[in-house]
Amino acid sequence: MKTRDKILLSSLELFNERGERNVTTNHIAAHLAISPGNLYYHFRNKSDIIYEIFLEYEKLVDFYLDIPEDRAMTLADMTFYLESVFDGLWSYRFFHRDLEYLLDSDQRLRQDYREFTQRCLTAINRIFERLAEAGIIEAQPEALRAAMSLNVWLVVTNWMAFLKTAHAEETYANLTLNELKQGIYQVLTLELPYLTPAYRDRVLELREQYRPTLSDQEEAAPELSRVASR
Amino acid sequence: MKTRDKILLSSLELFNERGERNVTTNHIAAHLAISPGNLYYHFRNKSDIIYEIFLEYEKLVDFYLDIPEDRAMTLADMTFYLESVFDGLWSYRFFHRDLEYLLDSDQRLRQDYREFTQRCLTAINRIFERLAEAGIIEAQPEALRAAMSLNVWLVVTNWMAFLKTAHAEETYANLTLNELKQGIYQVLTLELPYLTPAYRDRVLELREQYRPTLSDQEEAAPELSRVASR
DNA sequence: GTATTATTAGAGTATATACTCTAGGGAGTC
DNA sequence: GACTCCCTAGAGTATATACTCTAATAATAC
Repeated sequence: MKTRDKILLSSLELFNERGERNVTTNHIAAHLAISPGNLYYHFRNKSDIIYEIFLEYEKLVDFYLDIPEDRAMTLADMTFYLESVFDGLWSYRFFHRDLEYLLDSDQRLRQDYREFTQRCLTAINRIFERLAEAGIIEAQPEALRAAMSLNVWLVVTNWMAFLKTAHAEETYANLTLNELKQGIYQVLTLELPYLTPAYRDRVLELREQYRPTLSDQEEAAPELSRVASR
Repeated sequence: MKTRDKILLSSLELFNERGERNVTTNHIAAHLAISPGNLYYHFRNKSDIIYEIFLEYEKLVDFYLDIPEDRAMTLADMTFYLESVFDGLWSYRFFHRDLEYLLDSDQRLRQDYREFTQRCLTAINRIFERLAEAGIIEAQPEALRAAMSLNVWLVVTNWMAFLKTAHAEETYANLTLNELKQGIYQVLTLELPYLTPAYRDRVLELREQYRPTLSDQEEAAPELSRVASR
């Protein structure tokens, strides 16, 4: 593998593990057992590394959220979107942690991320539209659908931060992908009131599969899971 | 005013304006025109300053979310809770920005914030319960109410970060309290499906007052101030 | 082969940051 | 005056951090 790619890979790994703020370019170089000079031969600065990682993230999510228009949407499609989005969040989880600082430090990133958010919101909106066409949820006025899409986005992008704060002693690294995917339970909660009678039970069943389990949560926030599973 | 209090006040101001990461203890001292030595006479370190500011924040929100149990809850009560919570978020807005780093750096804060989150979730849950008792929303099973409360929390605590990313050129400091309060529109969107027929129109009307408008992006929304000073 | 280009090492630097240390001022008390 | 206590100034420090510079080595082209 090219040194350049190794730098990107190691950076992502270290950022995810320790948080961007706690990872210096010297750390990255040391982790790869290369010199700082070598690192700076491939990247002008730390921001450039982060920006390239963002481009990968963007590409991944854009790929996941590509919506086929040639056939009716299914529950399986919806599940795929949800799973994929949380997979993406997991793989690039450092990103949302220091989002505001990163955007303040890099104008390109700021602009790109803004457009990325817009595309995601549009995609969520379109998914709701297609779910309505497929008879899975009731059709809603555009204004409501837009507000609902935004709420989905807010829940999805904040779920990880919430999980982290719900943990007591463990650090950032102690989250698991499975815990993260319990965010799907929260997203499906948003959809519940709009489900058609024909699909309501099936979605409820699907939702149950993501319900925070005792064993997962007990270490983290015992009193929460008791409430949530009552 | 005591130097100690001035330090807390200036720190909060600078943190809110520039972000905690961009504000050093030397900046704070310089801003107050006192010596670093003086600052460190009053606080052992930067973490201690942040922790004390958090205690103020916690106190404020706990005060706002105290729920009277001696009378039925009203729409005015709900409006008050929403307005208050966003006021609190605004006044201590630096906090959620660097939340994960702050919690990683200070065990006390981590523990306290975790309990604080739990109290907030319990309060939101109780508000839903009381709204149902008052006939404003339909009663829901406890499990659903818990999931809904969590979604409210996620939307509320992530709304500001979203607004920041939605802005194109402006920096952190360019947010306004009025824009922030459009988050109320999003929270009320969550409640919509559960409203009783008797209250549905009134809540819809209330919600309209917080709807994001085009003019809001450039100037403060005049109609919001009326609600704010109920 | 030689010339050129791409890559790498590693020492080094300017700046920033959190924090320390010593000396002393001012106010109250005896 | 002298003593005490609280507060303050300001120079200073150890460490970290992002990044640079030079020289050498490997790869490729001719």
